[in-house]
Amino acid sequence: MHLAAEDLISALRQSSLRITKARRAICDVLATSHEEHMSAVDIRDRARKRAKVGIDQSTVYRTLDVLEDLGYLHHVHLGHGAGVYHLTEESDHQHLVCERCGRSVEIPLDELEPVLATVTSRYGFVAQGVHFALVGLCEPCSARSNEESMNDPGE
Amino acid sequence: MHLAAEDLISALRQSSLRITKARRAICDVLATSHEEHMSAVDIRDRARKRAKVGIDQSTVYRTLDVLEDLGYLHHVHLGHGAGVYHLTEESDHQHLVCERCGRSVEIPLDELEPVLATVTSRYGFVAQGVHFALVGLCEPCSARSNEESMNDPGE
DNA sequence: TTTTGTGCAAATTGTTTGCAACACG
DNA sequence: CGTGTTGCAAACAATTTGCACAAAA
Repeated sequence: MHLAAEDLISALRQSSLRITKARRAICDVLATSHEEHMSAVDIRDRARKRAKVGIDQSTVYRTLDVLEDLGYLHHVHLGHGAGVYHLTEESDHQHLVCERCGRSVEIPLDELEPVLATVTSRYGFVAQGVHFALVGLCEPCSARSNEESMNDPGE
Repeated sequence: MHLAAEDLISALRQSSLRITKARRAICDVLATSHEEHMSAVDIRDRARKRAKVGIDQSTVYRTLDVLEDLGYLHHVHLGHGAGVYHLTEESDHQHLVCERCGRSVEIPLDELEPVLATVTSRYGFVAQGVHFALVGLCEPCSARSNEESMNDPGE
């Protein structure tokens, strides 16, 4: 099993940070939403439901910051909108984001290993899987795009 | 040689769009700033100097939109800040952005070809090189990071 | 002269910050 | 109790939009 809310909570405790209702709820949301792409607003909404008290957006950002500093969380800006958050532990996949329809697919990180290794050996650059997205066209969109270019000879 | 400002201008003309001072200046900036990562604000500032008249930020965004629609331009959100713009033609490279120091390195797209091919064949996903960035740690930062973890046994 | 494009100001969205009241430890 | 946290409101940054006026074609 993956990280549980308590793991995050005790991480906070270990850093002598305080355990509050808001934080508990946020950790809960993060721990129970594996593999989802949640924005800070999504997280706030779910945390509110769980905590059954108002939780301010700024509190959410602050808590996410803390967890990110502790290394338990990462966030990425997939498209052009809000960033999405992931528990670090669960980021064993990579995102393929379709720039036409916005859908996103996940692929296991292993797929990318070869290039990442090349990049590291050649440029000394250590890529962090979680932290980027491949943008392009998903299958249906790319198919549609091909059809179009058939009757549209060269720009 | 690469795309010249006139190429962009005539593309506009061909779409029966109007050639204005602002657009001319913006095209000029784009065409003469190969390989640079310019934000919309950078572009506005340079365009103003060239045109020697005030050009509004919204005008810049609108013009960039037009050029992007015509397929001459792309933009990416590298880090968490403003997006950066590139003439499509010149985007034969990929960005490695260091999340610690913010520096960014470019690598030729060929480096990535193998994975991109795999991704396409396996998921039908056509990645667009220009449109994403690899985030990670550059050599110096990653070296520093290793040192740290030597005398810092497990969190 | 008829569109189309521009500047300006105001709206939006995502995120950050200052500060007084509050609650965890 | 004392310091870390919260909510709220206000500040910010990036981008978008409405509209009357200016300027291409």
